[in-house]
Amino acid sequence: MLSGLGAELKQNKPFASLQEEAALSIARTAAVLDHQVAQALKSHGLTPSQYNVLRILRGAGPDGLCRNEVGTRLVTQVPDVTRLLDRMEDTGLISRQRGSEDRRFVTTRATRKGLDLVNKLDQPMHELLQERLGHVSKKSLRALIDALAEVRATG
Amino acid sequence: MLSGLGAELKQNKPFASLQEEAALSIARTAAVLDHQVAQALKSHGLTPSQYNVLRILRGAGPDGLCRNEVGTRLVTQVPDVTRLLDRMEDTGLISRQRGSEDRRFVTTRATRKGLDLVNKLDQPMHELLQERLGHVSKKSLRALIDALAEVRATG
DNA sequence: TGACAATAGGTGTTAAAACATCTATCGTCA
DNA sequence: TGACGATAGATGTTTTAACACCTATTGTCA
Repeated sequence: MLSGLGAELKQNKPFASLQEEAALSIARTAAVLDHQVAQALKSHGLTPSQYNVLRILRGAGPDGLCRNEVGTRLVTQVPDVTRLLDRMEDTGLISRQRGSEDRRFVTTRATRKGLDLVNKLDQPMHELLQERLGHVSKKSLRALIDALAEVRATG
Repeated sequence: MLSGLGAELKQNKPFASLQEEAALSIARTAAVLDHQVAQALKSHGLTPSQYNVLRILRGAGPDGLCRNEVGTRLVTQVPDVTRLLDRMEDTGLISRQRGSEDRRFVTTRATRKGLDLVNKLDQPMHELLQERLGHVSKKSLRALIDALAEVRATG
């Protein structure tokens, strides 16, 4: 098992630097994982971002969150949270309510339907991750998580 | 420096598993890096995928590559290589030529303009990666690359 | 040789991303 | 108190992603 990224991409030349190899490895791995997650969610009519929103709102509880808060908590930022939430409101997964004190705020909450769906997805999503990452040792995962945190720490 | 992903996303609850934390860390880091790369390329009128295509075609040399080959070598797969190449042909970065032997194939090559552009971008992209990843030790980068290869090694 | 599967690529359509701009509401302070 | 900046969110528009389907060319084998 060579498992070299260069071989995967059929590259004939070596990477210009360790940094480049790391950056491409991150991008490649994320794309592969995201695609698989997207496929798994598709049969439930959800995109990864929508699933992320449901998890965020479940975590927020009955108080809900305003649009901006939802946006900043998304693992993958999206530049148009409004319409992301629009679609989810259309499909009945979330509800929105304009604030009465400060009318600028709109509180967003997961509906019963949204909560049921995200709860139902816990098990299959967990299994998917086990399937994809279960063979990687705890030590490697730790090293991976720590190294990625280092990468993001320049921000 | 806590640098915990949970804190970044303002999560109150711990991750359900190490696998989940790893998966979210990968997605988050990739999104951050991709966004920065996209910003850097924007002033040159390129998307990350287009830049990737130019690098692939530069590596392929004067023989070029057919559409499918370009597609499989992309770090981040795109489901519509044809129109990705269409746009690049429109802007004069690549050229396409229907094969004479087997007329099903279309050979794609980087034009002089495309080569000049990708060559010009080597330096700034290298600097960007140094800026973003330069502070991470070689050892961490190695561990990161190896762990990511492990993650992808399930197929 | 001619039907047919396989391969390479293109097209059509819908949904979502990306970016800039706009409206409404609130805080603050001269 | 009322002008003005700041904040929260929505809207308009263009581009791109995503998915299914279609056309053209070639290889194969009855």
